[in-house]
Amino acid sequence: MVSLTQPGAARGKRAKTKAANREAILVAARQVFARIGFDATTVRDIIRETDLASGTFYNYFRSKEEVFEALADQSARRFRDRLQDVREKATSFEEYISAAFRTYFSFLETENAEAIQGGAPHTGLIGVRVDTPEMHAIFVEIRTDLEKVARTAEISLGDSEYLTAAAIGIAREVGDHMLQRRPVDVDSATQFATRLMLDGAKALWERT
Amino acid sequence: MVSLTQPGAARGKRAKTKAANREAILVAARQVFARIGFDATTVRDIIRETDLASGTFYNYFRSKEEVFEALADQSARRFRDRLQDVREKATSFEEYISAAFRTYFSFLETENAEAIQGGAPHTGLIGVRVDTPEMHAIFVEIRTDLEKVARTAEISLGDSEYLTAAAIGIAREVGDHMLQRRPVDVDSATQFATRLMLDGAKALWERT
DNA sequence: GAATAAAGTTGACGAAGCGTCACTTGTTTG
DNA sequence: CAAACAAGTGACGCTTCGTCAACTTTATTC
Repeated sequence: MVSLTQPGAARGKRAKTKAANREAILVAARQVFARIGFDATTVRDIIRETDLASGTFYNYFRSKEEVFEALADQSARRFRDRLQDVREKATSFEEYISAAFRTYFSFLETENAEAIQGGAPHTGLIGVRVDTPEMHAIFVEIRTDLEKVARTAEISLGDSEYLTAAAIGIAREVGDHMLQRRPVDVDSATQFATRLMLDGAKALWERT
Repeated sequence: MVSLTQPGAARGKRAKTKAANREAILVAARQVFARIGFDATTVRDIIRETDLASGTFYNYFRSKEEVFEALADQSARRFRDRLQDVREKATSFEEYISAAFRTYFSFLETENAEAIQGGAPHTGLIGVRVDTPEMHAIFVEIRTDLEKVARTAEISLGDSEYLTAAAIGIAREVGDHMLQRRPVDVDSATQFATRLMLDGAKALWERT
């Protein structure tokens, strides 16, 4: 029998179950976190949702915190992929900023909708930690993008580290508040953040 | 014996030890959190630093998380006090924004310096939760301030909720990065945040 | 100020969760 | 196919948790 090497698919049965088990734990964890909240969840609660034994959990993760980080990393990676498209398509500074904000806000809306329909009254899950490696990678990417786009537009940003931090801060906080409103309006949040970021508060106000 | 009513001082011996015990627990907790980090700390670790018994802890707090929140609330209240001065002294929109940012950044620097000299390599302590009542009070205050200052200046901010959120986001993220730099420079962080907030990124860049 | 009531403290205890490890099961290798 | 290896299993010892009946201290009553 000819066996083509499926890219990404693990080779032996050994490696295959290993990947499957890890995935099973992640799926189970996502469910349990959503159902009863992160704090209330125990390692046993997670493993009970799979057909594995308690000891096996520790072959894959050190603790429920580590599982949570793995889930957060998955999210972050999905976001990075979407950000890549933005990077490739943006032609101007304005366009990049706007598209990046829109991407983040849509992303937030989607992830949040999933968490809600999972029936989670425990909103704590969304609280993304800042100090994870994947988050840091996103920071660096955005900063690099900003610098690159600025160079193309032949402008020199001042402190690109602070500017990146500020953009992320705006996205996070405005994003949180966007999710509280009904209906959730990605467009207006994007417009607000973009305008503020580019032209400052003065562009947002009017003489009365 | 004449006994003058000391304002703020508790009356009977009962109430006095009650306040003292609560304070002792908070002080002990602050020390232990700084020494070994929040996660590693147990309720027993905290109570051991006082001359109280383990059961007594639960007469004052439900958990170490609740102690942490009480500490965070103390911080937040200190910050609110400082913000009050800003509110009273500011005469223009620009001045309020600038002074508020400076207040936050100085505050951060001070609190962080204390945590460091406490010998904490565990930076997690600083991660202030967003959803505490005291934090929400700060949000409302800032929003009210912004609206008031805007009214005085006869301008109409657009979406004051988003604007407040954005300001807080900028403060938080830029603040974090400020603390990473040596030397910590409150002035330049303040200048950056103020400029960005008022005039936007375009004010920060130059044609090359 | 003695007796009584109320409030608060104490530490031992059972419950719950954790992470490990000697053993079993299943897979790969030669 | 047998030996070697990797991974899975769940009972076990340990840590931490939160409670509570007994006790001590403070307040109130007469």
